Amino acid sequence: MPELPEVETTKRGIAAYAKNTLIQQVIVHNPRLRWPVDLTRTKQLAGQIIHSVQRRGKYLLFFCDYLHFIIHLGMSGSLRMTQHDEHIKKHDHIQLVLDNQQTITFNDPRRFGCFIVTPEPLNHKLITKLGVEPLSADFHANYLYKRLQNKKINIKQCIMNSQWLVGVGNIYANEALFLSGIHPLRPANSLSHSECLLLVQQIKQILRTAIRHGGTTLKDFINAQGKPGYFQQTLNVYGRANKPCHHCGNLLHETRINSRSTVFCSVCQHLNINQTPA
DNA sequence: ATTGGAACCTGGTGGC
DNA sequence: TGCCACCAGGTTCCAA
Repeated sequence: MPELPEVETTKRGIAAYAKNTLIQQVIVHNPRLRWPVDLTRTKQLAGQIIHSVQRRGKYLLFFCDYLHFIIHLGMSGSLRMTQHDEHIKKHDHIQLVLDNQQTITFNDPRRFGCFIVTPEPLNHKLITKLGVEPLSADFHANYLYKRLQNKKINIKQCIMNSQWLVGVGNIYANEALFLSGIHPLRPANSLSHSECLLLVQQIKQILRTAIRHGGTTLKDFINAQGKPGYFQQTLNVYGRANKPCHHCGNLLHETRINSRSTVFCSVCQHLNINQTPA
């Protein structure tokens, strides 16, 4: 489900309720996630104050007194604030009961997400290997251009590589490439510097817009208040295979890149460096 | 070192 | 209706 905008939306929603609250109780309904939840450490979160909620890539970092926790929502996870006496739903895995009558509930049907308690989140191997934040000043045309040199694989896989660039998942990779007029199968080292500049600008733009709209919603993204995002109506290519391109009217093509659905316009998105970006 | 593919799961959808 | 195959927003791990 979640790409960067959805995780950011979740972070803001949860932080508004959870910041500076005391964790009174931790309930683990089902420890089976991507990695088994460490029950002993997780229980030790009780009695600690949540000082801040931060996001790094698609990871949520909760900073408490001395033990902290990392949450990844995987493909289908969500966090929502619930009332203390509310009934749990199917696939509610973990609940953190706060001292303000609110509860943070982690739900994840496919169990690709994770919940990790650690004394040093920023030094955790999942976090240290992450690449630049797309909305930071560190992500610029020079950075991307240098990264792409000597790379023969296609550009789509590159912008989805979290060791280089975090937060761009399948939806926004499709969308950003369309907006940049770059064919997803273009060899990475064939992009010109100006194309890198355009691609960087479009990635930043689409992520900012999606955050402003509260995240995308394809099937079941819900924010911390349990409400869906409203970005899907503005998607140009994702989920629109065989429908007319919003730009030129030709039918959009679909292919698979790394077994991920890839939709593009063969007219507007160019395979050659010589063609002018749309 | 790089790259492609399988694996981890459940749920929804569409075809027969 | 029911059964079955296939697909899904992510990431890790393994083998070539």
